[in-house]
Amino acid sequence: MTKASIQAVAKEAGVSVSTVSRTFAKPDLVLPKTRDRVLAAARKLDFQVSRSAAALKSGQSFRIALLHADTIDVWFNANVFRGLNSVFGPAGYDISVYGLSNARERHEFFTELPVRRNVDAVIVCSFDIDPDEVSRLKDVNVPLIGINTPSTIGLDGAVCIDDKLGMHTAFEHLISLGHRNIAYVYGAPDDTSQLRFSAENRLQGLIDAAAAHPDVTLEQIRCSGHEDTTGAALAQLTTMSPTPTAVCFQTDEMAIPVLYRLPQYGLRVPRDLSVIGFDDIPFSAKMGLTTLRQRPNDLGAIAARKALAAMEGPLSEPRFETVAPQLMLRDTTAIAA
Amino acid sequence: MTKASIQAVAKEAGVSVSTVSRTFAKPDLVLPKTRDRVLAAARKLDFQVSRSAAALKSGQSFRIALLHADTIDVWFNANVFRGLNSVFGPAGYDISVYGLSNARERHEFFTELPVRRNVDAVIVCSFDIDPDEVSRLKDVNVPLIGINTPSTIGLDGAVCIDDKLGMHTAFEHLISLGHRNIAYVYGAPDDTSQLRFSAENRLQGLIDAAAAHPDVTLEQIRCSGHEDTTGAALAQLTTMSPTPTAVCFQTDEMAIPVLYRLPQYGLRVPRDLSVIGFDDIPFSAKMGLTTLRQRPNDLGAIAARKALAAMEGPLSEPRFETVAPQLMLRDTTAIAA
DNA sequence: TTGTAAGCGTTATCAA
DNA sequence: TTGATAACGCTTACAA
Repeated sequence: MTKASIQAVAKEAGVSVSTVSRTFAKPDLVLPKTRDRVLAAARKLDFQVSRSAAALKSGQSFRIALLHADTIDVWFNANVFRGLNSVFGPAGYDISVYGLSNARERHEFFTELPVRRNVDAVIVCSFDIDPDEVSRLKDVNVPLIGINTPSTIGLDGAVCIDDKLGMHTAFEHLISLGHRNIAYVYGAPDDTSQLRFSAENRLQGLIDAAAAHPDVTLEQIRCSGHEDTTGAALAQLTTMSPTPTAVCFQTDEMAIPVLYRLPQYGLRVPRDLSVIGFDDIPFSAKMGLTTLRQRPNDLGAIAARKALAAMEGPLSEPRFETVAPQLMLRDTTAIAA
Repeated sequence: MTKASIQAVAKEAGVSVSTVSRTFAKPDLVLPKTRDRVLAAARKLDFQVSRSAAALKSGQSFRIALLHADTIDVWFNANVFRGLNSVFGPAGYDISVYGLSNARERHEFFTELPVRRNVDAVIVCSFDIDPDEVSRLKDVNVPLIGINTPSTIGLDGAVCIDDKLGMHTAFEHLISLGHRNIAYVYGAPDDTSQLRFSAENRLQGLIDAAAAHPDVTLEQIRCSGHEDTTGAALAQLTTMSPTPTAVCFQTDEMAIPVLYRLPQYGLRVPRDLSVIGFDDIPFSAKMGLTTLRQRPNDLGAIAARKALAAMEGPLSEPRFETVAPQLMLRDTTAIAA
């Protein structure tokens, strides 16, 4: 079993090995009739092209590196991975996943650069990668594509969510409902967490939006990565003055536990307090949380397509794309009390 | 850049290519002094072993196949992936992820068997794989390891969570709190969803546990995959008679939205109703949900180690492992009203 | 459109 | 412990 080589298939089909090779690698270069014969022989012998051999000869590795912060199981990363795999998988590429969740791992990765010679493209996901690191990666000499990277400098392509626009949308939505005292809850993750970048951008988006509304107070509730975010947010929300009538959260993940606890503090949502999240994780729909939807799955797929294109030659079409989050109106926002 | 071959390193270090190869593949077969010289040369020339070439020559592929149902971003799958990668990554293996979420994809996979000749092991994750499919996979002739598979027949190794024990634990916990009217909410996913298997097992565990308590009523609330699970569960919970004083959910994911809505129906948790979940997803701790913890991350790591061992030779130690879920006592269970 | 033949960059075998 | 050399199974000029 599993032993049939390309030679055997060639013999079985009565053609040369090159024809067999072409049948799989460049089907359009071989006559349909011949192709069918080869395919039949291949099926009969349980033949599959050895990717190792194909890789060696062709100079490709058929592997893509994905660099990410935090862990791969967090909603954003896992969905990006899914999007990447949905494009790379059918194209014959595997994804090598490198989670760089602390300074040591990160340093190690960038000094060892284990991807050298062994990947055909590098995807940097929601990583506040610095210029030095980018230039190190450029040494690998393969396309470098960003997803939600703070900067696009040095990248061959990138796709980013428009965090600022998202917060602007959230803000205007609340304003239109009559809210004038708005709070923003965000985390201050230490180290290399991907969240740092989005936290800053989203905050800035809100600040910018508020600048156009002098009559609005915008209170920041910053929760350090070490404390109990839910408790800290609740404590501040329920004691600050003026009491906010609406609160934006950096992520749905932060919003949901607070949303759950709010009634225990006598605050009814949305009657006493409007709540708006960011991300639209699966729970948000189930719990009726108004939020800004982003689709990391799509970002991954777009990035994968850019990578594939960049491997063929320089990207011509817009190399850098920005996608707008979509406001999902649900049950947690209402007219200000 | 990125061009240095093993020859160049050999020359630079003043040794033969075989020595360079050994330095990376079997470091202990080369004198430390020589090794250092080679390593220095390699670093200087930015050399990394080409995995494609190593793979071709050695007959390995350095790829592992992961078969899963549903999508890779669901909590369980994503965490299994993380566990697998934490072991396979450092060992030099990449993971090819195959999500088989419907009958067509599944059929296609098992007829094409794209993993043939191209992976060194296959991991089947929480998949109600049937005996035919197992035997098809055996043709690939590499170790076949299961994670939460309904049966271990034909597998070289497996690690499974003890769903029944988990539900038994949940049940006894509720009994000890004085509950006698208990409900169980579970989904009935169609098709190949991984959840089907756990749904059945968990239900059975509960039924078995209840058999020892004739004075206890156990009501099943079955939610089909197509309807609004949260709404259906709430509707039944609030109208059934006798009114349950405690409810077990098949998963935390199902429990949490219901937990959130319960107060709107005038039911206070845990005073009027005790709630217990299964999984211990990150939200559960934040929301104080009593649940049974399983660690898919660990399952993945264990499975990966089994796979690595099985690649060396037949597994000697216990090939099949079962791990017990752990009861996480939090705020949603209390003495029966 | 198809066939011939020369490697791709390692590792494994064997000898030194 | 190290070195010379023959594969590993394909892809790709180039020729037919």
